[in-house]
Amino acid sequence: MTNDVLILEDFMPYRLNRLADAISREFARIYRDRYGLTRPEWRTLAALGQHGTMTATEIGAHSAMHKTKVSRAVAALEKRRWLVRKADANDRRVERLSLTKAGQRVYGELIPVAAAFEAGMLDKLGARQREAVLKGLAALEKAVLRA
Amino acid sequence: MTNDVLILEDFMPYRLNRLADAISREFARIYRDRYGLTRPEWRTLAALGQHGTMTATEIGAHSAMHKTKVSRAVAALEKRRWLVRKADANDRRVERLSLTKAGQRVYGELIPVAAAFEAGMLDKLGARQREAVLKGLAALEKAVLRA
DNA sequence: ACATATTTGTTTCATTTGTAACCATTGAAA
DNA sequence: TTTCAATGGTTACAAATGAAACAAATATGT
Repeated sequence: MTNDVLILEDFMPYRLNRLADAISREFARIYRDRYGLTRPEWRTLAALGQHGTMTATEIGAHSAMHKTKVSRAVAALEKRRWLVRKADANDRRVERLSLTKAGQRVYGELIPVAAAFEAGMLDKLGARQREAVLKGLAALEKAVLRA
Repeated sequence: MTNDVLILEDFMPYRLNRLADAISREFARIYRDRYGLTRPEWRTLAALGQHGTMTATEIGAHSAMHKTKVSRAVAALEKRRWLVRKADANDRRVERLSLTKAGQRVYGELIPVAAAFEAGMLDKLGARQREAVLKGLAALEKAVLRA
């Protein structure tokens, strides 16, 4: 028994997208206003802050970004002197990327901001709801991402 | 006790975004390949299919799109003769938009495809997980979306 | 060793997007 | 009425994006 109308606001892909978009936009406004960062730049900063030294490909894999986005974000951060490139001794195609002191400082400043943002979001939920969100997210990720 | 590292893959905005992006892309490939529709066009089609006749502003509100996206999507669908504009008698700024027969046919064909896509996604989850997803999504929407 | 394929990353080009300016119409205020 | 603000929608322009072509280096197969 196939229906003849789709309730858009009940359609999972739409719901997820709308939600993610609203939340991302809201958070993006913060790092854009404070540091003039774009989303790819923020993600690059976050990836490097978390992992220390990475190649561009690794950044892309770890932050779900197309390689051209990574390339541009890296160039922009380099221009601001928030990251540096070092040649890799073993493989000269690769560049080992890492944050400068300045980059680490910005990253360090953004950590509590990000944490507070997320906490503020979760604080609007009850304990059971929060549990459902985390469980549901994990389940979907397992089912959808690379599954 | 504020931490000094952010685990990006645990950060809710990032997780939601990655998930929504992956799912949306996958579904978008379907209507793009079959009908050459862009996402704004698909959403416009879905909104009109669901509600019958709407103004551009209403479409935007109902499908979470910027008005320029709606404007362009409407123009594209009109060009394909999948929707028509009718002047509003009371307010000449407004145009009452609705699908043509051809548009309705396409919409009708996409319904089961969308339903199957969503079902395929949920079928990968167990009953408890599915429940968690729905509950978590609803909770987040209520907390985040101006609700 | 040599040719070929693959990987890493950048760049070019066309498309998509959002901001802001804009036009036309309607509503509110004086 | 006459002005001014608000609304519905389009368009112009600049920025962001992705696909594909590219250069450089490395890996693989013979």
